[in-house]
Order: sequence, then structure tokens, then C-alpha cells
Amino acid sequence: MPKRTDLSDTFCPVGRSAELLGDRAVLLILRDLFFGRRRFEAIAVNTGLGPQLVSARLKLMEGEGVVERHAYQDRPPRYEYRLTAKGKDLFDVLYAMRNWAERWAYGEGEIGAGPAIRYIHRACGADVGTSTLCPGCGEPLRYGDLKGEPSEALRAEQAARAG
Amino acid sequence: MPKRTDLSDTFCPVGRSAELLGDRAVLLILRDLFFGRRRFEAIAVNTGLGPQLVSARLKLMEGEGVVERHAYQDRPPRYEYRLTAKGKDLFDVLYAMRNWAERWAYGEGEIGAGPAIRYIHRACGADVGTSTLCPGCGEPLRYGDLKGEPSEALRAEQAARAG
DNA sequence: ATAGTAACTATGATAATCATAGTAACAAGA
DNA sequence: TCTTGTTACTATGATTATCATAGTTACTAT
Repeated sequence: MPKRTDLSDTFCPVGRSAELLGDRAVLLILRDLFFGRRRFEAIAVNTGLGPQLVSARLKLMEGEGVVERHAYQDRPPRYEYRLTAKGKDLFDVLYAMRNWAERWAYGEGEIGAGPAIRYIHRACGADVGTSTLCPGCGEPLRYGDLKGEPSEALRAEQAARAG
Repeated sequence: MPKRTDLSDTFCPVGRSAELLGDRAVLLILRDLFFGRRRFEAIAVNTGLGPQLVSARLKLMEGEGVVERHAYQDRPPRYEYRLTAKGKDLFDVLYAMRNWAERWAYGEGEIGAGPAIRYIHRACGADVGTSTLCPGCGEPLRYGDLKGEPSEALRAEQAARAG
């Protein structure tokens, strides 16, 4: 392709977000980071993306300030990637994507009864369903407030990828 | 590129959303549709995307059930595109993207004081800032609840594209 | 008859992505 | 010591999506 249109200087906020988020690889990597997967190989395997793409996107995301590279050992030098505050603040976007998909993107009975991942509000123990506010206590849901319980189907799929 | 990895049958909901939303063109078209731009040419001009891409993506989105094609006149046949219920339900995603960008994606004073677009809650008249709940009345914000007031900078940019 | 409008499709150049393989720096076991 | 394993990448070549530009179709208006 020719150089894709650069959106980093539009005044439209959705356009600016789309510059980073309008990319499946970035989205998948963010998902993994939110799930606590911090290492290069783990992310590459789980996303199925291939090392150059993961490498390129992590560099991009680091440049954008949504992830930080941390050495977790010195010899041999090994790094892991962590969400920054700016990165963690993307939680609402990913959570909204999850909610939409749970409502619209599965066939009848495709994953058995219930959602692909059930989320429990740690504070009150309620199943949050696909709401923005906790149906149990009415509080808005933020990063870290939720405990995810993947369905059997999703667990099996991830285990298969991990080999 | 070779065929990009198909995510439409993952059990992960973020993966399924990413199949559609991990694409800058789709995101920009959705933005325009949410803003009431329904015609092919208007969308192509405002997004700057080029007719084949707009055409391809609208077909894709129609296939996914997020937009519908409606004839608005018969001779010559002319069509416009509307969000379906499934499409309108993507509001939370786009709104979360907007909020994130307003908080993180602009330089100091880049658009003057205030946000790129100010949103007013129709029900109570409060400026919602970048919150999920209306700071005035506490209600969750949904599609149609908000009145957007683009900043001067954004208005000028859109006018320039429209020619 | 000519120009204009809206919604596209066609063509060719360019560049992003994928699959596969390879590299670098070390640790651990035979 | 030699081999295998682990982690985090980089290199290469084939494939294909995207862009810019131009053209098409089917009308209406002057």
C-alpha cells in the first residue's frame, strides 16, 4: 500500500484514537496486556501474530506512551511490557468492545449458555453482564475492578494456542 | 499481504470485535455515520478514504449487519447508509475512544482551551466532559443523548475537506 | 447538447503483512 | 564440552490491501 493516511493531526478525537486503535494487532496486544500477559513470546503465541508484527506494534505503542518496556532480568537481558496510565485508560474502549461482541457477535448457543467471559465485580460479587455500571451496586466499572471467568470454550482455545 | 488472520471464530469477544473494529476505515466510517453523514460521497470526502475503500468497507459492514443500505430516491437510484441497532450499539466503543483521545491525544493548548468536541447532555444540559455518566444528573450516556459542539479548529478542518 | 451530480468500478504502483527461517545471548543437563 | 532449550527478537520473499487517479453509469438541469 502507499503510506496510509496519517490521522495523528486530525482534530477529531475518534480519528486520533483510530490512528492507534484502528489496527487489529494493536487491539489484540492490548487485550493480552490487560489480561496480564506481559512477555513477548506469550503475546506472540496467544495473538497468533508473528514476531515482527508484535515487535513493530510494541515499539509503536511504546512510542505512543501506552506501554513501557521493563527489564525483568539482566543476564540474559529480558524485557516485559506493561501498560502505562495512558494505556490502562484504554480499558473503557476494550470493555465496550467486549460488551458489544457478547451481545452481537455470537451465534445462538455457540459457546453454550452465557457469555464467552463472565465478569464479576470484586467489590460486590455481582455478575456485571454486559453493563457499564455494576448491576449489583451501581458503581462504574474500572480497570482492576473485575474478575474474569473465561468460558470452557475460551479456556480450551487459549490452551490449544499455548501448545 | 497474505490473508490476514481471521478472528471471526475466536471465542474471545475482543478478538471478534477486533475483526471489524481493528480497521481505521471502519472506525472513520462509523464515526461519520454516528454524526449523521449517510451518503457515500459525503463519507468518502470527510474521511479522505477514497471510493473503493469506502465501498468495500460499507459492503463489509452491511454484511456484518451494522449498516443498512436505503434507497432515498429511485431515478436515478441513490442510496444512503444507516446504522442498524447492532451498529448503534457500537456507540459506547466510539464514545470511549473519543474520551480517551480527549484526555491523552492532544498537546497542551493544541485546540485552544477545552475539548475538540464538547458534548452536552440533552436531558439536563450539563457538559459531560469525558465521563461515562453525566456529571450533572448521573445518568449513563447513550446514543442520541448527546449534542456535540465541535471546536472551531475541528469545524474549520471539516469545512476545508468539504471544499 | 452540454454540464453536473451521486455512487460507484478499474487500473497500476507501493507498502504492510504473513510464513518461515535465522540470530544472539545465555542456562541447564548429559 | 556438546547439545538442547528459552526468550526476544531480525531477515527474507511472496502475497495482497491500500492509495491516487481516472473512468463509468444513470440520470437531472439548463
